[in-house]
Amino acid sequence: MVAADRQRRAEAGRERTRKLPSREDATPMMAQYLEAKYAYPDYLLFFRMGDFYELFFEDAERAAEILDIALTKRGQHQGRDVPMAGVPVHAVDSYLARLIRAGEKVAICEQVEDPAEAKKRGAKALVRREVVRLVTPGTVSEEALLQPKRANYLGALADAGGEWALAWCDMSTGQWHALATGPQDVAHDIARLELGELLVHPRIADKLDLARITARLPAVDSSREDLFASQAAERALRAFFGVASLSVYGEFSRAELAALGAIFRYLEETQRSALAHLRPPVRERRDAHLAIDQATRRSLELTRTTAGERRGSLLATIDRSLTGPGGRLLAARLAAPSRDKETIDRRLDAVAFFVADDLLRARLRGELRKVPDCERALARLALGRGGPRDLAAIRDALQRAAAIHEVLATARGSHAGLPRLIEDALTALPRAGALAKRLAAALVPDPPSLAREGGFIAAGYHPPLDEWRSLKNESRRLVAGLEARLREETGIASLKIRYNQVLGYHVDVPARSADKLMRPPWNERFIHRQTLASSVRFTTTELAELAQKIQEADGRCLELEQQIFGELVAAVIAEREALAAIAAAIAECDVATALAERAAEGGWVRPRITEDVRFILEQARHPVVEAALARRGEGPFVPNDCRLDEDERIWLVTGPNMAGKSTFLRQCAIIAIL
Amino acid sequence: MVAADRQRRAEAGRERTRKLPSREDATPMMAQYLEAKYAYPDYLLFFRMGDFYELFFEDAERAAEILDIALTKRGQHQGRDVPMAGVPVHAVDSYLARLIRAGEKVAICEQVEDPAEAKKRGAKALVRREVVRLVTPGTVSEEALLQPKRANYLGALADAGGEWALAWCDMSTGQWHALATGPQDVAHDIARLELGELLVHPRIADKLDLARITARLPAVDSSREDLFASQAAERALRAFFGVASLSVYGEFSRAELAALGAIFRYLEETQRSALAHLRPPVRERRDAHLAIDQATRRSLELTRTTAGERRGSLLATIDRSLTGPGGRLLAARLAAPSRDKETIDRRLDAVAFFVADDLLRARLRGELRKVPDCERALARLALGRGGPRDLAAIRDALQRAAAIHEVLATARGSHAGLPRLIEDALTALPRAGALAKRLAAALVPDPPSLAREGGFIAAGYHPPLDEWRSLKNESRRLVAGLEARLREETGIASLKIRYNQVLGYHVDVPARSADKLMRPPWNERFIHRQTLASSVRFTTTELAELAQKIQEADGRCLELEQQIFGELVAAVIAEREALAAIAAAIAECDVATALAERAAEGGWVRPRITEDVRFILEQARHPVVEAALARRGEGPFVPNDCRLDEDERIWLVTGPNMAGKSTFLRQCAIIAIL
DNA sequence: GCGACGCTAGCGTGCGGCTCGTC
DNA sequence: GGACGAGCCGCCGCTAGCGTCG
Repeated sequence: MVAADRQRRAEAGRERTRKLPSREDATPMMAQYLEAKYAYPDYLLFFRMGDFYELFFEDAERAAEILDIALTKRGQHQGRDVPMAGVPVHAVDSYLARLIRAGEKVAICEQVEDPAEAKKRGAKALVRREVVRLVTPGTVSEEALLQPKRANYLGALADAGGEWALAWCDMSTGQWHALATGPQDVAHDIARLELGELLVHPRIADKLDLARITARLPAVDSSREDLFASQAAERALRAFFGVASLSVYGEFSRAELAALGAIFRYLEETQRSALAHLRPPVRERRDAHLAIDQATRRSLELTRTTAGERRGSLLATIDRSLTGPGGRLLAARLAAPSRDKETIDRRLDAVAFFVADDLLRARLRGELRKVPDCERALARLALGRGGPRDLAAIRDALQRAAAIHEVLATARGSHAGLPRLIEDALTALPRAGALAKRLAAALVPDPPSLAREGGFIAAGYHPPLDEWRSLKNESRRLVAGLEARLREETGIASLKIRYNQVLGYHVDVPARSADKLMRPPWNERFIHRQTLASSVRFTTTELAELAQKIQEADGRCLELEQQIFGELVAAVIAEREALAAIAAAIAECDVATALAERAAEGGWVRPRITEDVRFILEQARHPVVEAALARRGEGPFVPNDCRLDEDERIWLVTGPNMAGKSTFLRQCAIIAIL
Repeated sequence: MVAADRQRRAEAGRERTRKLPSREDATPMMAQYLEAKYAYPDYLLFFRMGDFYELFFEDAERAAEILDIALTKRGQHQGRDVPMAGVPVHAVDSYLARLIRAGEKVAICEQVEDPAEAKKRGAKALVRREVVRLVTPGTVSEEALLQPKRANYLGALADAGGEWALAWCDMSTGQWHALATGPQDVAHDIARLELGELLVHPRIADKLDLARITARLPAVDSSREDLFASQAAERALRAFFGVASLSVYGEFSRAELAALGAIFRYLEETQRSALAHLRPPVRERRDAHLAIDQATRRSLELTRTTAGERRGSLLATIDRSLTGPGGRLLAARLAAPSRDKETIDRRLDAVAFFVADDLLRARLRGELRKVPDCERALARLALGRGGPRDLAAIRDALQRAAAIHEVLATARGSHAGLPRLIEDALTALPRAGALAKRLAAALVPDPPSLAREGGFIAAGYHPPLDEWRSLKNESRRLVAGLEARLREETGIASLKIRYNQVLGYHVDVPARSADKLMRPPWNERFIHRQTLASSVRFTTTELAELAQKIQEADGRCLELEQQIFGELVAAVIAEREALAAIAAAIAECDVATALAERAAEGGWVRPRITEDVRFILEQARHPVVEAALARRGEGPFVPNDCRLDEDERIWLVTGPNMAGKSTFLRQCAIIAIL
């Protein structure tokens, strides 16, 4: 069966290629399309055609079905209509999101040269096109395809000589981890992470009932043995991080290196861009976290309900975090609760500290609310997909980090010191001060999301830019002056100077008054360019000269802004370590204050953590059930006690169905996790 | 709880009205708009403005969001910009479809007088506008909003003195039904029909957990008590059908009449047009069909999978029907299988007949493939929303019906008679022969979908039309002659007479020859109209006169075509009963041959229907699972036996999880349904 | 002196039709 | 000179604003 499975996979791949239309007798464009499609037979190919991404043949049919967009045809191929569907470039994100959610993978084929360039190569030359990126569930970085408080992990499950390891990476933040695993644990490890996508070494796929373990995963690929070579992986990673040995980051096993390497190579393959935001991988120890098996996890409804929804889960009920990084950290902690008494105590110290000081908590949360998701902004900038708005996110995050630092430093004075966790966070917060200043000076308050059109560099930051800008404005004033003068001279009150892409600047007069300008003496000065339904357009040499000047200034401004943008991005990337530390510190503060907020809301008490087997609850309540009862306006939750110790290690709980036995058990388990 | 629910509904209605902008200080147009909007606060108001439907205020914001169209503004109201969004009239269908699918209801407000009329009333007079139609999920008739093989039902659930009834109507075909129901059955009845929209008597809404029952319905309204008056309903229906008593159609209870009446009044209210295609209502008996409860229906995946998709359902797997009416009939039969041995036997007789004769089946299916959906075409024509293409659909359907009749009549000779069901169908097929001839003579082979632009009446059908058309062609020839003459006289070889929407007919000469015509003596004759980058355009009085003539002839042609169109529509409506009978007969043939086709494909055998409790299956297979296995290229489905009789009425099925117990049970149930 | 009336420029959705520039 | 790709214009009815008349 498993061998059959493997063969079927290989078969399916061949089949897909075989079913593609032949490349014979293709029009030039279709030949170009098919070349790309043959390279990525199991991806939906988004083929850029001007303002649209177009899909052809079976891709078009599949996308039309999933996206509910029109399926039409375009031309013919080998005597048959070519099915086509397309989406406008400006709306591509939302369509990508839906396809990815439907479990599809997408290859983006862009026009990689200016259409004008192509023209020069000959009348019939096509614009060059290339697949510049593969979009898969585990490797997306666009905000529209991600959820703010949810990590999106790409996982890899490697086998090196019978030893297994799982690695996972959140491309959108650059964090990644490796963990040794085995046939017993792997299902539970995978369940904990809620992977967006998983790469599995084919040897493992042959041994495991993969379908059962990965039933809820959007995408699983076990055909890519090539990604898992552990020695090549180590070399590549050493080169990437510029270290002589990876042991500075931890003692990685061969399997762990193979898993990390698979992730790294898959990211290279899909992103086709620098991965500068990748953090050093973190080796995780199995005994650091509470082991929760797949079935228990499901029924405890930690991050999702049994039905798979987020609403109604424990996380949704207790989450009061205000930032993306904080939300993700809280989710990760809930999915894998620490077992280490010291760690837990430190976290509880911080929470207790903020429970005790309502005012301080409120002030901090006031700041946290305004912190943008700088982790993801950094990732986009590093991937070359960021824009001015991402720079602004970094700027604002740094500003807020400074403010939070100040609030906490003041608090340290008025309290007898700060909890250790917070004290640690404090040291990271004031880093990257120079970058903060630079960004604050360079950017306008609300920059556009795309760098392409300029307009995001603040006045006063770059003197040459200021100069070109004032030149542009000056010329614009001159145009306005010219318009007034021409009105007066010609006596045509409704004469206007306008601008468009085709004609550039031109004089526009209503059809009625046009005759005058086309006859002597005016026709000497006014050069007729275009007649429209209700107006006639002219240029004058004077206007043409002004237009020339404006255009030049405009071009220079744009050029300068692009250049400055590049410098700012580089400056941000150079500070990536500091930024990551700041994001982590903010996340830590956010989680501590969020839990404190929730504890204060619910009147929760601090547990005392012991290292023995005792488990004692008094007047305990189930947070999700309690919240649901409150929402429906029904009676209060009746609290329970529970007492397990050396003498009574097992309770047998009895009673009729639907009376609350399971709720009671779950309640105990959940409290243990929190 | 339920009373609170009721109050909340009423509250929501008031709230919607309250949130509308006030009518004070409105511009005349805005006053007109608000008047319509106040009448339909919970509909998106499509307000006709020339070539566009425009939406304002919150409607605009909602539509812009759902439709992904630009949100802009138009003028001011009470000192604030008025948000606006709009779609051009010619593209309205696809936008409506998306709004309806998103669960919105739309009110269409048209210009109901000629703008020229309004002008006569004064310079500032507005064109009169009225809401002419309400578009809701259950009352659409446009092809773009419907699925070809799926009925779209509007349901009404009435309570008359504690007795409940459900009525449902497919507006797109004119079929409607009523069925007595009650608290026990109503959920299952609703689940069976897959309603597009449901009206519920508020008394019932108070008693039922409506949300649970109607969770999957796009639209449910339980606020319209006014629709459900049973006595008024009976009067209205009697008047509509012109009968002294509705008992000619069946002994309807008061609740059934109330439900039917609610549908009828809701259709009047939403359609605002003749409902000439409505067939007499059919009273359905509960015991005619197999009772399948909601949960069973879901898990059997008859017409949808548990996940709600059509692909992968039993229907999708067995459906080989070729026509809209046939597909809908098959779906209805599958959703409500007959319990009557005689009915089942007759249907199976017909299927067996076509299984036995491959050649006959192939010939019939060859014809069926070409039968358009005349049921829906008729509905659109009757609603005043049809076009020439709908007339052509009727024409083609009649033609094919005659062909099918011939095929079957021939078959009767070569076989020992025909099955009873087919024999019955045969009698309907040759009806409406005169109409068939008339349409065949009147229409061009492929008419346009809109009557507005003419060009759909065939030559030779209407002598005056032919005459005007030849006049038009004559003038066109004169234009061609004029072009030749002007070329010769001016000596400009590249002079052309062209036509476009902006200028109409004009003389076009290259820029370099233009000078000549703009100077004496030619400038007397050639009137300059437009200068382009590379050519100049003129008119001459002669050309203008010819253009005038052509335009007049064109106008007359259009007028005549409109008139003929109206006559043809009336002729079609007059034959509505015959057309409905023909559609039913075609559906019956389609279903029988489709099932025969599927049985032949799968090597299925005919069941023997008995009236006792025995249920015996030998070597049985699950069709959907089998098809899925075949698609994936996996091993064959292992058939099972099942034998239930007087002695063994209950089987206890045991075995490990995922071993196929449920599949086995489902298989039995599905076979019972088929 | 101001109201009534007439005239027209100026608008705005999505999209079809037109024009431009380039070969 | 014809084809092609790219991009602009203006639907059509209302409104605001200005001029003219009584």
